[in-house]
Amino acid sequence: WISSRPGIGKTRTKDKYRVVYTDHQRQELEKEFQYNRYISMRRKSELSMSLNLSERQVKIWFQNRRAKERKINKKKLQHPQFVRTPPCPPPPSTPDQLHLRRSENKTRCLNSDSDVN
DNA sequence: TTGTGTTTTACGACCTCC
DNA sequence: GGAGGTCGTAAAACACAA
Repeated sequence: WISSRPGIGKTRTKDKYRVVYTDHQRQELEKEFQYNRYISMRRKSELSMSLNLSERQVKIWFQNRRAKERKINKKKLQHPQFVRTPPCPPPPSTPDQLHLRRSENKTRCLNSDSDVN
């Protein structure tokens, strides 16, 4: 299968539409995510090397992970009886707020749910 | 087994900031 | 203009009831 979306020159070949990450890769990424919702350039580079992923993959994983969290939070809001105290300060909802976090190690989320060791 | 719903990678469009 | 953010979506992978 080749991407046939109009106006898109890039193609995804059929043999590898997407790869499935190993449990170890997921665990390490998840650990980092619990520690920090937004990965720094340095950590991204370190993780990509240690997990044998590209920096782009690490970046996309974090984007998808945040999307997943937002989705879960949305669900919780629809079912407030299940809501506990939020684990982290609410993620920035606007891009300009996000950019405040851009450079190295801006905000570390050191909350109760993050099992930092 | 299979039909169906959900989750997981990966990308494009669009946005903001420097 | 480039980097990286969100949002929406495609399609593979997975879970699970029937």
